[in-house]
Amino acid sequence: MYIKPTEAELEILNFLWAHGPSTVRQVHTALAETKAVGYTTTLKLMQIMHDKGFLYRTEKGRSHIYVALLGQEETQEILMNRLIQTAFQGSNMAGLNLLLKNTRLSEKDWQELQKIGPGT
Amino acid sequence: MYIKPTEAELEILNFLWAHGPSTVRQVHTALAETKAVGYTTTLKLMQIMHDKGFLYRTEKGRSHIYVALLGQEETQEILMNRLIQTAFQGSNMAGLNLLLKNTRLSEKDWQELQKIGPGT
DNA sequence: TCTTGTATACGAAACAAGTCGTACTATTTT
DNA sequence: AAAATAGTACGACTTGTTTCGTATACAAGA
Repeated sequence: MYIKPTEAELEILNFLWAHGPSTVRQVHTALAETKAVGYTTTLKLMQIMHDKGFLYRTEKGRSHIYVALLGQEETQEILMNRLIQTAFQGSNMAGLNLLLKNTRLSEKDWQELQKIGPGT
Repeated sequence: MYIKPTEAELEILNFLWAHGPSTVRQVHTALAETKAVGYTTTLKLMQIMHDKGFLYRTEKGRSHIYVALLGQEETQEILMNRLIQTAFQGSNMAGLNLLLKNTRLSEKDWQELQKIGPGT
């Protein structure tokens, strides 16, 4: 399945992943704290995402409850893989090296990584 | 500096990074091997990238020689950081774990990673 | 009942990406 | 010189994202 959530859509997905099924109002209230945006804008975005099959929705009284159909991990994986393909010539190692270089790993995080080991 | 090369632009940048200063013809010939696209499309893209300041160009006879002004590493870093921000809540560790999980590391690659060590 | 508040739906505008056709210019070939 | 070749410039179309204004429905309170 080829999916490509835009940045605005990703913000909404992030909220839904964190908070579970929500109304447009709930999503909008959260987004509005970070950036100035109209309620109908959030509404429209969520309607479009519904059309695209990113969100499921069900009626509850006058309003709709939206649920993310895309899994967070699945989406992260798709986006990461796409970035690796387009910007790193498909080399996971290249991406890995860059991330490691930019990350100040705590002793604890490092321990975590040690557990993984080579070629599982 | 906020840059955001699109996927089509990234393909062109990848070629320029790999082959150095090139004409539109050279870039186009390479791209056309992978996907069906008209010459003027590539030309237009490169003109737009020039307008955006992604590419420098100089005249050579009738044609133009284009040079990438964005560094490959710098661009990879920006794109990776952006992805981490938008899809991983800013957590490098989350991205790192996902990449590691999806990468079958060779013994040799693993050795490489070992050298880096925690919190430099 | 009439007003107010809170929903959704829908149309449309503004902008950018990607695509290509066509026009024009200059060089090379015949 | 004329024709073919190879280049850039530019306008325009299509599609998609993001934005919001306006219309409409409905419930609850004065």
